[in-house]
Amino acid sequence: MDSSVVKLERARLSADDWEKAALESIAESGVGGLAVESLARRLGVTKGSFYWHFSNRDALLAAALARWERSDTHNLIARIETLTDPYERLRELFRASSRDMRSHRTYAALLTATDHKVVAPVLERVAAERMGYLARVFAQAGMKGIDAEYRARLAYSAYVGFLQLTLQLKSLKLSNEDLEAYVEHVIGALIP
Amino acid sequence: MDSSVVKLERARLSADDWEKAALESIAESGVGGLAVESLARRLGVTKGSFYWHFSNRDALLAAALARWERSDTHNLIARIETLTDPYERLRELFRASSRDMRSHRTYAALLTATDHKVVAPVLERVAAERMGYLARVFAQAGMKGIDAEYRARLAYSAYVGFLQLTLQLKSLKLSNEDLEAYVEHVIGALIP
DNA sequence: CCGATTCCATACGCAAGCGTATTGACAGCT
DNA sequence: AGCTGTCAATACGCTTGCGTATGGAATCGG
Repeated sequence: MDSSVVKLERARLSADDWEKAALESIAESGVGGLAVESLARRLGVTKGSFYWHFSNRDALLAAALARWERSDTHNLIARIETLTDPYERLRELFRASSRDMRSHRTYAALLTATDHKVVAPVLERVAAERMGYLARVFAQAGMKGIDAEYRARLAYSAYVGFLQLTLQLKSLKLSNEDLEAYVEHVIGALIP
Repeated sequence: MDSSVVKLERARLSADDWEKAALESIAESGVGGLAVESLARRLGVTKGSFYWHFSNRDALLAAALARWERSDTHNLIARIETLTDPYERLRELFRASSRDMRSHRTYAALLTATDHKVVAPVLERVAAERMGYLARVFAQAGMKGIDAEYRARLAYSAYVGFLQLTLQLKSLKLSNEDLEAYVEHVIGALIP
């Protein structure tokens, strides 16, 4: 009878479980809101468990970010590589900015912790990699050398700023139709 | 003899002094780094002084943000209003993004606190006002209705993202020449 | 020159959050 | 069944930062 409730909680936890939960917590309440005792409550244990799996809070944060860095960038690139036409790739990239909100929320949360010494290097790597990829696609689409890099930086900056303005500041959010129209406007403005 | 050192510190402080110091502290170490005891040390007093001028930390933050909201937006608009040609206005706005770093640093720091309940409304107002202004200038430059608004949002997003990427993540910073060239690229891409 | 006001120092109490130490429960192996 | 390693609960100490209480010094109007 009572076992049905208990079954929902895993009997024992792994480091993976903590990392996943940490990413969820970050997406919801930011890096600053990541606290081991609150995470433990969320997982139905106490922090006695946590300190068996990780040496301290920063270690959990680093592990969670490593997991995010691995999966998140991979997913995006994989989806794009199915397209061959560079113009289509660019359009798909831009449209992806308005879908898949879970992933974007996590990224937006991380962007509000650029001053954190564990977070900053990860963000630098991710941004550099993505901008580099974007620049290559712009180059494939016919833009010359440095222009492709500048355009990539512009497009990526617009994406980052969009996350800040739209996801974090709720009064600036766009309706669904407006969002689609906006993305099409951006595509028209930034794709050669 | 020893008076020379003491003279550097003001004899007594006003609420204004605290607000200014708070803004400096925010520019350096973010909203989260704003602590009354550390601010007091910086001003050469103790927190006994602080709690005479303000009821609590949030009150100081609110006052400092109000001061920032007043002065910062005002300065920018005032400088732009001396130009009459809308294209020139846009170019000047974009170029201003790479100057006057003090003001930008403060804004970048505030952008990393979009989840703070005192900060968020201020940022929403400022962003909405500036985007509205931008949209009007784009309209003056010949863009039609909703397109001017979307272009304003795109330009402002690019600005916000630029602040995040270049000011907060130091490995992504551009050299002075690159920065100027980038701004010119953005001008070419976003001004009709 | 003397109250009243303004500004500040000192000394507390308190809550949040991290990390440690110790003990306990449960599983798998032999 | 008993041992061993794995995971977790409890209890504690420590630090940081906020806010309060109270007394003292400085300054200004009269």
